[in-house]
Amino acid sequence: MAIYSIGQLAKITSCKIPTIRYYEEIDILPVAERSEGNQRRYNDVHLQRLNFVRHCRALGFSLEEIRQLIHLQTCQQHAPYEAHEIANKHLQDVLQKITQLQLLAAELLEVVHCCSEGERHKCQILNVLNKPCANK
Amino acid sequence: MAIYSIGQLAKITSCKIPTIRYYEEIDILPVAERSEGNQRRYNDVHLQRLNFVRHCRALGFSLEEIRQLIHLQTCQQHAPYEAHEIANKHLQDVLQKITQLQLLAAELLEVVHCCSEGERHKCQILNVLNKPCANK
DNA sequence: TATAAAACCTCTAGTGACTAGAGGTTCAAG
DNA sequence: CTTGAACCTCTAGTCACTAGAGGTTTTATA
Repeated sequence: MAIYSIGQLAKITSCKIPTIRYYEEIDILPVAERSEGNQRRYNDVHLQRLNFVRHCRALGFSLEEIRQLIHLQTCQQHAPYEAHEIANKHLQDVLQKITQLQLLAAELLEVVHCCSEGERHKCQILNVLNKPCANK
Repeated sequence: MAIYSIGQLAKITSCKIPTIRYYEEIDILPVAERSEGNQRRYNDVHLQRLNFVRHCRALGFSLEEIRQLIHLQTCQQHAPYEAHEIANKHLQDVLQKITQLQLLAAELLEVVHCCSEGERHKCQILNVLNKPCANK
């Protein structure tokens, strides 16, 4: 089984070194073995876990959600249902965010278009954004 | 012109009271007048600005970006071309954000649907998340 | 007009998810 | 054996708030 220094692990996973140490500190990564001189030594279990965490983070899961998913990994019993629930809830959040941003993009597009017609002095960007939030 | 206490302003804008004070502290809101007894008194200028800020925040702009947009407003009469450029850049940012979120949603959808066919006991959700990040 | 309760004030500290820097130690190549 | 890269711990900073303590002002009612 391969053994990695923190720098090697960082390179493989594209995760910064302080972030790896931070994950260990908050029990997202299992505590690493140490060398004679007290430097961290990782194995493939750490590598797999870190890939999992970074993938989840890239998908926008919070570390708390990731902690739940990790827990579900280790106790397989009812894991799929709950994991499905977490992922589905997150998906709904993302879809909602997309809808909101599309509304804004439409607004901005209108503004930019109107401004490019040679009437930039009438730019309405702030007026458009002045009204209260549409959603919620 | 109407005058509001911080509590009234909070209610109208659905913005929490400490957040309003925070915005004043970091110069996102103009400093409020004070009553005899040192309590903040707001007017419609503050109301308008706060609505603007909350709208932008709801749409994912950072406070720094909002600061720029505010600056853009006061500048636009004097530098319409520059203002247009800034507005357009913001539009591009938003479009890019939408693209990223759509990629993310597609992947989440895949994750969620891997076990939606009534066979959740075979759910691959946790395995799917083990592979390294797809994008970047 | 007195009082009580609601609303306000400032200040400090905490959140999540890192990131940066100081100052010191260990490892590996030549 | 030396030197420089990589590592160590610890503290503090980032963003955008949020919570709580402890005290003051405003306002509604008796």
